Amino acid sequence: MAEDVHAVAARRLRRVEQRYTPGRRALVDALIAAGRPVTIGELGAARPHLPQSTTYRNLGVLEQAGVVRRVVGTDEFSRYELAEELTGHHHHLVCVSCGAVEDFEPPSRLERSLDAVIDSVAEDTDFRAESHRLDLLGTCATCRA
Amino acid sequence: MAEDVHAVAARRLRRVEQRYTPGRRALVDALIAAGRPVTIGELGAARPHLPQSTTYRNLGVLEQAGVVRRVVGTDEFSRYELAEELTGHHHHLVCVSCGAVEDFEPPSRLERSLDAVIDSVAEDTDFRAESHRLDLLGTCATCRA
DNA sequence: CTACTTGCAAATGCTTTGCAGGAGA
DNA sequence: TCTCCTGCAAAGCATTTGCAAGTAG
Repeated sequence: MAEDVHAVAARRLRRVEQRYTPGRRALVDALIAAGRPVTIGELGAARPHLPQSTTYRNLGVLEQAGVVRRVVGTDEFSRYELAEELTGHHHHLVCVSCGAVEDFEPPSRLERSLDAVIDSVAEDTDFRAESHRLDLLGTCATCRA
Repeated sequence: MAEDVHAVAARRLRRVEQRYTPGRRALVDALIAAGRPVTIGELGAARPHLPQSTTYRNLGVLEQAGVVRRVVGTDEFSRYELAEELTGHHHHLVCVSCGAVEDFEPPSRLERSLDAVIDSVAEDTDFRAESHRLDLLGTCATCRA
């Protein structure tokens, strides 16, 4: 599976005339391993000597290429995860206490409702909705302990 | 309606031992007038001479008191709106191009689905969901023009 | 070789904070 | 009068950028 991701990442980077360097590959590996949106700090923890500016820059490039996606939670830190085309459509559980974010896949019935809502909004307003973002806010097990 | 909001705001501030000063009242008025989440910059535009630090501080106080809520969009600016207890439960249309946010009320059928999902998540995971946040992402009329 | 990448360091810009004067209760 | 609030200025901190050296192709 990881190999597939790397193959897609390499292809998408090439499409925007960027290289799939070891540093960028390591970032993608870290995101695969995490399996949830992680902060820049968490990504850098694996390589403390590496300057964060490079991480920021590479995540920016990967985002442009459509390999990763920026996720906003409730705290002041940006989080990143693999793009949905690579992981499948999903939503997030956001801890309002510590800011941690986990993935979560809602029943397909709900997804159909959401899609229907998008269509109806398109009819009722002059806003053109392309996608949706659904987060459940609450407290994670760690913060409740 | 504005008077009701002010009454509630005053009560909530008193509960946390804070005063409902003219500056804070003006903020609440601006939020009522806006009718959508607005940035600090937009709030300050009405009083250019006022230091933004005061705006930040007062919004912080109002947030603690449960009068306003912080809304995160896709850009780097924080936005604020009146708390849902004052405006009613709703969701947001977020423009991915300019970052503007508008309110939107989904059909009650969808809300029931969302509530059901929250309940099922509570059963399936060790995350305790309290509320949800649904944003439709797309482009606003202005950006499409 | 040529262009993209990286590391380092400095800058940027939103947001927060310290402090002294001013206003509410 | 005592506490909270405001204005001003300076500091914080995540994020961005300039520049020179390194490296992929």
